[in-house]
Amino acid sequence: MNREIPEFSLQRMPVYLNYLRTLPDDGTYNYISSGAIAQALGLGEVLVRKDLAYTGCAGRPKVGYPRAELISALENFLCVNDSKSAVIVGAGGLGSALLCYGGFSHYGIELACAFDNDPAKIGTTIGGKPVLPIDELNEGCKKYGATLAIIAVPASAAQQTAELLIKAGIKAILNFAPVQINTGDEIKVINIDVAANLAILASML
Amino acid sequence: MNREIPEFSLQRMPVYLNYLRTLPDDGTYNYISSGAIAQALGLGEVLVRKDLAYTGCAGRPKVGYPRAELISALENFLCVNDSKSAVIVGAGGLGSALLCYGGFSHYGIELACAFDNDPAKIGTTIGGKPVLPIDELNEGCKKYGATLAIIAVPASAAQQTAELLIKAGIKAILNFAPVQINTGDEIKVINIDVAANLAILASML
DNA sequence: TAGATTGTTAATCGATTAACAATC
DNA sequence: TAGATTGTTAATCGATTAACAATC
Repeated sequence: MNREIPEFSLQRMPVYLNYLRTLPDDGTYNYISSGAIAQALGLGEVLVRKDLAYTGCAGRPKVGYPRAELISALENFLCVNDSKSAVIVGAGGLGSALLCYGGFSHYGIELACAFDNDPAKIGTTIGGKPVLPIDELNEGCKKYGATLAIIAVPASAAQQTAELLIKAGIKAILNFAPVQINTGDEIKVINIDVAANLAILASML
Repeated sequence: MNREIPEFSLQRMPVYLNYLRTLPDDGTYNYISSGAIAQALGLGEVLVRKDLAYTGCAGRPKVGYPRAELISALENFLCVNDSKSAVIVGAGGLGSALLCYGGFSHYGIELACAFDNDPAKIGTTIGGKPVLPIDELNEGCKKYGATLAIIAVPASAAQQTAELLIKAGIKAILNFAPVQINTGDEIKVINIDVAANLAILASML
């Protein structure tokens, strides 16, 4: 009863979860209203109620939403408790930074390993994760049961990388290369182009 | 005549520019049709024509858009030729990776320096850019004439960092901290939460 | 009870797509 | 000329907001 959630509502789910998790546990926020959430996040309060309705967590008139339950419902919605493995292709600056970043675990995602073609990196560990040769991408993904991947290679290698990942059974890709990657429709892709975002900001001034 | 461009069209502008720049210069692509662009980028062709109309570059029926002119028009639209300075706060993994990344220059943006509070980093250079102490954020931003900033600090320090940046005259912020930062309406903010994006992908499976 | 807050239905708004006339 | 492609106007679609009834 929830998979027809609008794209934009889905994108806000982690924002709600993040926010609710940061609230102090001292009892002040056992219940929180849609209005309070809306204000904290700069959203409309009706929008917040609509979004939260997708989680199945019911709010109580006059008191708001029980925070603990709401967090659980969001975690459930985002499948935080099924642990999932992700791999990174490209152990350059960005790839290394992500390997060292601990934030993925908040969403039940484990970064299993990285792949690179630089002999100086292969065999080392970064952030405690092994760097494997690109040649082992297929078996590496399978070994870890990875369904998610992050592409952090130069633009020129992105398409080819995507194809390898898809062959290895990856179902969703976060692409940091500033180029459109071509995949079948069954593969989910989100593109993040940091420089483009900064350019957008600059042109809004 | 162009500042009422829809938000979503603006977001696609760097994508068009990127794509057109990657085409070979061998004369094959002196003209390119909206249909060809649309197909390459997975967009509708009418949408492409509407977006490109904002740049002021006219296409020619039967031949398409002159590529060189279109690139110039996009560069112009995105103000690539006015050079702008950006600073990074937080020279951790992500901050360092961005300091080493050369892609900002394609949009006329120069990363001037980074700020950090780690004595081991202060005084060093990363990617050829100096790492200055947070105490010097205000004078550093002014010295470089920076109007753009990237927040790459832990979530707990993000709000405070944003306030320092705004005091230092920064007008637009790219925020990598997974937390909502509160700024006045005149400050433009784009949030990028990498872990949240991976979580969204995971929940789409 | 009165008041605050939820949840739902209808209206609005903005973005995308479809239809089609204009043009080279 | 005929055909391909642009550019524009109208229709559709989806997301957000407004209005309001339900509820504790």
